[in-house]
Amino acid sequence: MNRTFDSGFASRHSLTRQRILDAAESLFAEKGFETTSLRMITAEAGVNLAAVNYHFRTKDALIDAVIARRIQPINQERLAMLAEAAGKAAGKPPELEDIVRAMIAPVLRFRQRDPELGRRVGLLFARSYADPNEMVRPVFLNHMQQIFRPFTEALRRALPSLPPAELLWRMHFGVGVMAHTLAGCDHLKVISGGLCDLSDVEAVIERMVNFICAGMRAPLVAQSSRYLENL
Amino acid sequence: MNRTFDSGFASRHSLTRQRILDAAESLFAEKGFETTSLRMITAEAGVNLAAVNYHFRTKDALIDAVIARRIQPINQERLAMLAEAAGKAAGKPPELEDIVRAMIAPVLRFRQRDPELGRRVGLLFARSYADPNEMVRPVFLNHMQQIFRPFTEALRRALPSLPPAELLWRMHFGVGVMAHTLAGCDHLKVISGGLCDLSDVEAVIERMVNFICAGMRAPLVAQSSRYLENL
DNA sequence: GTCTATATGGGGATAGAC
DNA sequence: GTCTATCCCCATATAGAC
Repeated sequence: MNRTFDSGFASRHSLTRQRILDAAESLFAEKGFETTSLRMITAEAGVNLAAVNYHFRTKDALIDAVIARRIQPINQERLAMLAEAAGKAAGKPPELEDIVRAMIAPVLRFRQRDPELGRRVGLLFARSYADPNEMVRPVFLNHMQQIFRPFTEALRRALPSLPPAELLWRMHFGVGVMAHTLAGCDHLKVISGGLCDLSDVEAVIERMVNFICAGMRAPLVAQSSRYLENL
Repeated sequence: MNRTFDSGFASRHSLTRQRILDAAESLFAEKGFETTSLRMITAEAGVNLAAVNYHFRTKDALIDAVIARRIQPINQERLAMLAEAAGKAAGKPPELEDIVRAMIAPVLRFRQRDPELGRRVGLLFARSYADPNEMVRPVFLNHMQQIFRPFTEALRRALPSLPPAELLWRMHFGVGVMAHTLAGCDHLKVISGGLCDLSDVEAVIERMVNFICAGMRAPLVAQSSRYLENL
């Protein structure tokens, strides 16, 4: 597994390696990890079947490399935007909208440079979260763990009156909005008759920020006794 | 494929058939459709491998039957709750909270009678939406299509000032909250240190209703020219 | 209706020549 | 680094005895 990240200069910059990563990313996004065979990947990449084994050793290590290549820069940008929001607030709690936007915008703005690539990456992440493969979800969640604490802490400061459990629930709901939008954008376009799509990226980001922040700020409700105990 | 629904009395009530459905449901929910082999299913069910072929003909038809068995009664209950909300409003637009609750509560209340079964069904639906199998998602979305129009119409009446495209986006976000909660409840319990779980079903329903309704009612924002054109 | 045995195909991984 | 050829395993589906 170390080979995935520690491979030497020659192989890391090998053209064959890049072609495999690109083909795998596209097929994984479109058809899922399990359904995509190494034979499909090498055919799409125009390389030999054995090249996968040479460059990545196993299919799992290839999956790992495909996910890491995209999520690492996106998470770095999320943290940079979060730091910017904290700087802008100058000691006060950061603006809620800025925090939520820092989480959402980097993954969606991929589409501005290359809409097709952005769509693929969105689907890739959605699949990484949902895939039944025993390795995929932990790998993905491990990357997410790196940004979980700073975002939780910023939200706690922005919403100080929210009980800790309630904050975590609402964060979970907010992630659901993002994940479902990345996973289901094509379907929404179909059922809306083309009315809703992701072509205007900034508008969609603001829609999501608006929806999520309203949910995060909702007044508490208390309808169950056990509900109160959990707060 | 017709056999799935039209099979005769004897086979529809066969014990073997039930055992296969139960085992398949459990394994599909836990490991996904592609990963689960017919051998795993028949081993778990304590029946012979060939019995699957006899009762369902193909694996795809079995998947179809597993999904349909659970989603049909849940969607019937959703429509019943929606009708009740409309009746309660007596000609006026139904209460937004009642509409959202009608969508969410039936799938979560499965857990009250049998928490394990409820968890399985939630995971099953989440997987049905996300699975790369070419047949699974259309089968699932086809069931959802049956309730899409009445819910859209009720929401339009409850939120008359919302432009049609904005309403569809917000419905999509709301479904994301529900889907992600069903798919990720185990993970949320882990990262929250056990603070958040689905054991108090009614409280979780009210949390979700509260979050989603706040998002649905959020004032419009307009930050992009193309955003305005779409409304 | 239920079993055993098997047909048929595809999967990941590898050995060893170049 | 890249190729051909192949090993070995497991999948779905089916034929045919009981």
